[in-house]
Amino acid sequence: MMNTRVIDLPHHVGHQLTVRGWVTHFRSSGKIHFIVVRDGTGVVQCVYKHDQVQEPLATETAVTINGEVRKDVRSPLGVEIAVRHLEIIGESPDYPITPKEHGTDFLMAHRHLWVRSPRQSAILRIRAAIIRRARGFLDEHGFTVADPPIITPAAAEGSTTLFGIDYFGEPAFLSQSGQLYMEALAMALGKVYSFGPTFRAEKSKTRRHLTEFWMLEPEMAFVEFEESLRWQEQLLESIVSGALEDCAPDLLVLGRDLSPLERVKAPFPRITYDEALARLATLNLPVEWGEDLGAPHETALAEQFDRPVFVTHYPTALKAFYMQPDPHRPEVVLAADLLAPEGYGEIVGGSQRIHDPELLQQRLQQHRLPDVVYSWYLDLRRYGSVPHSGFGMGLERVVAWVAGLEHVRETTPFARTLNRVWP
RNA sequence: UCCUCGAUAGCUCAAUGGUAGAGCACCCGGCUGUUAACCGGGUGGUUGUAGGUUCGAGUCCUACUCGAGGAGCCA
Repeated sequence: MMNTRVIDLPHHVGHQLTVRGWVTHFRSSGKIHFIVVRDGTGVVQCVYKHDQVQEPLATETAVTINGEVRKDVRSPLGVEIAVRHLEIIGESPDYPITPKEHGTDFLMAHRHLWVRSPRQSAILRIRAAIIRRARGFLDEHGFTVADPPIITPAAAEGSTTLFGIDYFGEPAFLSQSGQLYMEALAMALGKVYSFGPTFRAEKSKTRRHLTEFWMLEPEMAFVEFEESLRWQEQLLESIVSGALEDCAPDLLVLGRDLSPLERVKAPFPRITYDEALARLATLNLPVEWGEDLGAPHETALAEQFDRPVFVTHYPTALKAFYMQPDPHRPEVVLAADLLAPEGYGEIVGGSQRIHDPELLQQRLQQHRLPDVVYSWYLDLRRYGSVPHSGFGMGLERVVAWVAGLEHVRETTPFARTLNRVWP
């Protein structure tokens, strides 16, 4: 006898078949019992009459159920199963997560079980769809996936705090960005991207931060700043429309308002840092030229637009050493942050990279970064250097935005935050 | 690192300085169409830790621990 996925049951009305899964609810009114079973694809109610079940089935009991699929207008799925035979595969006494409310700490401590809930499963499917669409878009547009090392000898930008490890007695670090390596790979393969975990040891405690998160980092040879922005907005448009196509039921489970997502079409608006300051001044959030924008500023700016907005041409002094100064205005760089609507903040950061060897060396010195460590990086400018650009997209922030979540910790199966490395 | 808030039953939360309670979970019983099913009964407590004030502290004070939200920094 074949096992059938719950999601496919509506195609099998009138048939006798078997589903395997876990009991999410058990209700009984004496002689008739209702067993709600989840199998990872969907949820179906199974009706069991008379005294075929002697005792209640505990939440999350693993079962095999054989019976007839019947049409029923009372079922959200449209069908239910009239049980002929039920077998308990694994018992589940005292399942800790109840249908009532739980606090964040309790749920995160039981994350290994929490992922079974409909809401968490929906989020993980949306994450999967976003990954699939992002990779699909890049694969179809001539990018080659080429992943940089995770164990690295030094910081990419020298700014953020790294997790140190003992590499056979030598100090090494977990990567906080693969970008410098991606530049090397772009000179080999043209358009490349990496997709993998990234680590930041900063003591950030907000709904937008994880210490371990996944980043998509495309890097493109012969691509200048403007073209890079076009790649970014097309990628995001593709991701969001893909999620709407692939995950409509999951977004419904989450209660996501779809109208802001349906508006995510390229081109995205662009404002310069200077224009951002002018807008912020009218909002009573004044920022001195040369100061960085804080989270409240980003939220206020993003609220003025109905789709993601690029903020470009930041002061050179605020940004990383490798970013290309604007040739017409060297006090600003050809860099952009992409701010998501609805207060989700920066989801992409990118720039054109310096390709001139002298300028790069000079910038390294200004940032007091040792030439020795960056010698291989300088080689990229020594041998056939070309203009090139790239960007990094924070997967969890994009998932949180698309799914409409309060916190990024729900966007990854086992979130690593400042105060949690378990389970 | 800084600011704010919090910690009481397995979970979510109540409790004027005066006998620690409810809902859910769990156990027992009832119910032939339930949908976070419902109805009746029951089990369950070193009130985060250590000190202090008081006749008396879950409640007030001090320190610490842990957690949450935010800032900074970043994706």
